[in-house]
Amino acid sequence: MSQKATIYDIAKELNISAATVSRALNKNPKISEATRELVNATAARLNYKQNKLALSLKTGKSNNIGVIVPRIDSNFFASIIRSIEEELYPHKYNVIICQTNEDEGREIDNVNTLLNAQVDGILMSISNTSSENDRVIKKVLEKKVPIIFFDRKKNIDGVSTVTINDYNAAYAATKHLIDEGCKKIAYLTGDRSLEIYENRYNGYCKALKDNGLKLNDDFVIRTRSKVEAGQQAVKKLMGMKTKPDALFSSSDFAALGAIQELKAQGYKIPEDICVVGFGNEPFTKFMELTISTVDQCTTDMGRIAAQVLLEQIESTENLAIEKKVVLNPELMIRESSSRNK
Amino acid sequence: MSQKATIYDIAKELNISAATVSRALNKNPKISEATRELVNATAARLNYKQNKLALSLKTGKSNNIGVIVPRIDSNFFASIIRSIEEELYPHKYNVIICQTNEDEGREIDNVNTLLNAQVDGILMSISNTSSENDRVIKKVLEKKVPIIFFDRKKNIDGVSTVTINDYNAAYAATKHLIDEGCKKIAYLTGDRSLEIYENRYNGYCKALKDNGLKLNDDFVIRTRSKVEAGQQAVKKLMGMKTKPDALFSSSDFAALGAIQELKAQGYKIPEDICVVGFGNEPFTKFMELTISTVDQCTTDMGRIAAQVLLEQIESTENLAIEKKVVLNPELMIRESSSRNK
DNA sequence: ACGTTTTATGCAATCGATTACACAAACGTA
DNA sequence: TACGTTTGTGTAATCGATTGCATAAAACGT
Repeated sequence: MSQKATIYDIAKELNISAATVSRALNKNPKISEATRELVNATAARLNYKQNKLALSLKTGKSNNIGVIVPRIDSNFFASIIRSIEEELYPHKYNVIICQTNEDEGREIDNVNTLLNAQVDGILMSISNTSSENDRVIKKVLEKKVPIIFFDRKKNIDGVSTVTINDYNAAYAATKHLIDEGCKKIAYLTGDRSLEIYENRYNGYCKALKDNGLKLNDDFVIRTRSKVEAGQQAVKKLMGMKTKPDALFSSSDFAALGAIQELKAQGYKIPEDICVVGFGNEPFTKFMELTISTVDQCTTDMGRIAAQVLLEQIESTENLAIEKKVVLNPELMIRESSSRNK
Repeated sequence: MSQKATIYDIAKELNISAATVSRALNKNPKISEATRELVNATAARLNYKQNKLALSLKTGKSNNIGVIVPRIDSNFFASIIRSIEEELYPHKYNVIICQTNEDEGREIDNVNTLLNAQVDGILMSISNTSSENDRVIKKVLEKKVPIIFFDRKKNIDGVSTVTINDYNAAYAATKHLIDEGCKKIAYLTGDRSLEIYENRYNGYCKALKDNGLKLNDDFVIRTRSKVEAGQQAVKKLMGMKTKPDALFSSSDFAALGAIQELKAQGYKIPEDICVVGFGNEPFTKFMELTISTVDQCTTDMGRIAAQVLLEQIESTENLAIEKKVVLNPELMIRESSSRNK
């Protein structure tokens, strides 16, 4: 009996027009009190729910926001998405989630799907830097669909971004290690074609330079964000004739693997070697030996990215374009790098 | 110039009708090769994207699936959502995420929002057991929108569920502790008005009984899924005159807190007291003292829940209703409960 | 009692795409 | 030459809700 009632069903039931029903439901003051009540009662009785698809088609506004991330089962992205959703909920926007698995084809596919779905805006953390990708993003902009990059960005005209200051964070972490007395600081880096990793690398280099230490290329190792990769890196580093006395990893997972391997080899942390990770993954503070790391302000990042997007959606003028928000990440100094205490 | 082209724009451009454009784009064989090519070329030139809202309105199928969870920034839900999305992606369904924060009002609100958005189905993990909630779920079913519960379910006619066998898992964990020689096994439980916790409790009780141990109510402590809550629980337990020699926690976080507090008090794990958690949170295997726990098969759960939903959406008949899938969780025996080795 | 304003409602177009039905043109065939 | 087919397009209705414009009825003023 129930099964998707429309305003026409209500209208028929009451022998009035659909227009009147629509107005009554929208509390249009031109509708009499009596009619409004009748309509409301009938709507409730028929289990009527407004069809947002029809509304969206009419108004050109879907009230859906697309979010594209490499994957959602990582604490970093999950907590950003959480705060995006929390921020958008009171504004009646829904969040459509897409994962790219770091695959370029899928990233482009996701953008197109979201465009087809008529989302009112897109929040994304890019996973590759191809120029094909740029073209697609530009098509989004041509359609006047606002798009915001968070964390993993890329410079494209008209695209606002919300990121953390990776350079400062890496600088601070490196400086902290130097302050602890370390002189031979190795660095585990991610893919430097992504801005975040390039910036962290530069911060690391600058801190060395500012403190009279010289960069040793052998100490910079490209490492995936995996426990095993951290173990591998340590095997390599500790097999060198000059061994590092500190390790700064651009991934908490690699830092963990590094710590495990260092312990296995009999090194004491932080006495023999200090370790600092990046990301403030939950496990870093749960370990018996708590791991120093950089907090990436995920809550703020999600919230602010959502706010910037909303501003952009709501501003009919193009005044709000290209906002670049840079958050200041916090260095969390914990046991793995605290010698003096 | 660009800005959302429609089939009418293409039609006007080529001096043909919109119907022909639609057919050409859909590769309808009745359209001549020449026309099809013209249409495709023009579509590309105008940056045309099909408006799925219009399509959905016409066909009554939005190709959106709603997912309702307490929160997404927990490894458990994040990895289930990941696998839901992975499963639905090839079928061209989009995933709309809603969080309830365990709030009943918000849960109901989310269901209504999804219904308004005309989702083709709903996957949810309920966070409360009120009867108001039941009413709303029944309204969903009246509208013939399939709904599936995963993990945190509730028995409602017509609702399929995908869960793990919490009873067996708790039984196995308790039995394992007994096999390790433990006789006084404390249990940290979640809110037993939720089926999962009730089932775990029952499994724990039955294992005790089957092995000639009797249930000590003082050893069953209601504990939130937080590190601090685990610490509190241990303070209470170890302050009793009869102290437990094992701890089974229905939360990994509480188990972690318990371990921290036990160590602080000078107890040795697993020698003095064995600990088993629940959930297989990533940190449990990262710790120096790895924590035994129960793996909840998140990947399977998400995948299967999505599959069951798809079946239900695709079957026009109501034959597929009420499928109850129960997965068998795996006990991960690690250091925190391994005395013999 | 009659013109004027107000109030409440209906009519019909619109958003963008699909599709049943109709039909003209081109072709083949008797 | 006339008629049946096939091929390719067009016309118009439809999905559900909104809204400018028109209008009937009621209320008001003098």
